[in-house]
Amino acid sequence: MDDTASGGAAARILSAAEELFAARGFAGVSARDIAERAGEKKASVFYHFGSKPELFQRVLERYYAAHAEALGSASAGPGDARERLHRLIDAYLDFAEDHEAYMRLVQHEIAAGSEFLPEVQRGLALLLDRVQAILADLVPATGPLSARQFFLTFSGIVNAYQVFAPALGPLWGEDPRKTGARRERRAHVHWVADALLAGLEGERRRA
Amino acid sequence: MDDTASGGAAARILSAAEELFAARGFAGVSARDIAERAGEKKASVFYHFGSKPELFQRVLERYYAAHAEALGSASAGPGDARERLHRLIDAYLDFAEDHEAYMRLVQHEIAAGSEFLPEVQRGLALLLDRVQAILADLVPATGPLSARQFFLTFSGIVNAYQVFAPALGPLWGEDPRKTGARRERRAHVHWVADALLAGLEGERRRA
DNA sequence: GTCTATATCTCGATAGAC
DNA sequence: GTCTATCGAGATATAGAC
Repeated sequence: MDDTASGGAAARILSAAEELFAARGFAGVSARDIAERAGEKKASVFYHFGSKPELFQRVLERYYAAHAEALGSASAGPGDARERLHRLIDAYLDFAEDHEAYMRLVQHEIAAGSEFLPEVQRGLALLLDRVQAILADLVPATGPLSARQFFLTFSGIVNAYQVFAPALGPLWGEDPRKTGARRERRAHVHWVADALLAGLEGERRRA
Repeated sequence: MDDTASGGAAARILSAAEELFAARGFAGVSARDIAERAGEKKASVFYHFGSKPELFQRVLERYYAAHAEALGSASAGPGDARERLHRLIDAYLDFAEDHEAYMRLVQHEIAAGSEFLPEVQRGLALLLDRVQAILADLVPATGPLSARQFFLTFSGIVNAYQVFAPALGPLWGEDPRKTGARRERRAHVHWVADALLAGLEGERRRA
């Protein structure tokens, strides 16, 4: 059994590393910081995980698994394209709300051109697959209205709120993490999805 | 005259810092790294800029000024809301293409919860202002269709391509920096803008 | 498995010759 | 203004007692 699954020292270190890496990035966190937050000694970090880069990979892997699981069932079920798209959006938003630290971490590492990029790409590839499956009969295979363009657009829309809004602070007015603010954002994203579907419908009628 | 404007040692250091901070964030770059890329000695970095945080602020300020200038004229001119919105989008896309390193840097620092966030917020506040001025008579003042929601949505859409697409690599198929790929993305963003404007038009007719 | 202690390195920053 | 040399702090990582 994986010793990081239960409540031992390794699990506490992994959780602490998760929070700190997400908050300050790979380079901004030291093994001492992680040990302190975990309530362990620094040497214990190296005993359980070998090195700082290895610990970071473990953090990424753990989240990747959670992300894949969250999206797995949401989009595969019954319903037409519109219903499945809205379910996928909700699943993505749910996951983003429950794993804010992860969203920041991924955003951080992608922006940094991280050496751990291959791990991140696996997660994105899965999501692109889902979107392509849903949009397959609504959009052209290539060009400005292809599935990959919409995938990138929706990723940006969801991530922007999760990562940017808290940083906007006074610019945004209210705390973006409050329930009311989240509900408003969710309504916005669903409205956008419907507006784009209506636009695609117009394109199909025209053709 | 500013000694960083011409081609002296200070200018080379500033350019090197710009690239490295954008690639790896503030904490991921050392003064030695910067000096080496600039072809200067480490002591020269401190002589010209005092400290690493001061150098970083200089990098941010330089870009902030360029960003403000780029958006200033684009959205203020004549035309109806649709025309001005498309001009703003083009200006943003132009700037993003010409200053890819800056986009990554801002994204990086926001995701990291940087201590330099106030500087970044000034740039975002300006853009939010522009969007609000353009959308003022098209959208409600509050709620899911308010200007700030669309601002965040469009920021996400533009940033996603600039920051995510290059990281997607093989997932994307072709090099996102090639002219053809950029033209396709630009057409996509303008199409999205028109679809959302059509949706807003529908809302207004319904009310 | 978990500690203390420490080896070794690199960091930001400075002093002082030139 | 630009160099070499170096400081003290804090980093990763390891050795070895328990």
